[in-house]
Amino acid sequence: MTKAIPSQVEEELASLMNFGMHSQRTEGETRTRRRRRKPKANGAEGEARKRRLTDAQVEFLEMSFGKERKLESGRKVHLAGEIGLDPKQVAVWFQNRRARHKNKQLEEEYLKLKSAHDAIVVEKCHLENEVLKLKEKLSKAEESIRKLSETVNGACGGGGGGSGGGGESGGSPTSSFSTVTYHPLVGEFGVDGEVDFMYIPEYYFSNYMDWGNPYGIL
DNA sequence: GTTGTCAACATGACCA
DNA sequence: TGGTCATGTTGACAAC
Repeated sequence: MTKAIPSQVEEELASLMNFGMHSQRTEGETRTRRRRRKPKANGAEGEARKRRLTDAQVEFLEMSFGKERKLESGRKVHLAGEIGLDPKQVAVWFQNRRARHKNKQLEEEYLKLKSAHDAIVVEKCHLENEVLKLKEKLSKAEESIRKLSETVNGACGGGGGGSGGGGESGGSPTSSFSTVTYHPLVGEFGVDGEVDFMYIPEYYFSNYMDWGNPYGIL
């Protein structure tokens, strides 16, 4: 079934198949369009059809390809002689084999990247869930602080506090929490100075160090 | 009949 | 300038 076509027959066939099919680029053409191959005129002959290489030939070529993917001229002739193929067939086989190899590598690389991407997406999902939980925790904490603040303010008559807006009778106590600038832990417990300093995130220092030392010299 | 595989081919780019 | 390579296409063939 997979009988190879003898080289001479193959060459004759090739010459028949290529009849009138070589590039006929005119003088002014910069690019030629790919032309369809002329249908075979000798379709009746069984040997004129394209045949697959035998298993033994393919195995031999695979072994050779495994050793070296490039094909020097001498090696090509030698290989062709070993398995009874035309050197051109060997060259074609190597070209196609390299293309298949590259496709396979690309596919494997794609699968690896896809797998990594999927893992990152899952991780992102977990982190987002974590953020939601933490936000919920923070919200509850702020709520209990707000309630505590109301209790303290109620006990003190609600007018003190010393802050500018604190004495407004119509002002909502919760409004201060909705603002970005107000920090409950600082404003409520009267340790402003120290806590203010303590709440400067570490990266602020590192950033400051970077600014102070723009050339990275320590 | 459709689809996948593969040998063969076409073509442009590159190099010695 | 010829050989080789990468890439894309074609057509034969097998499997379904």
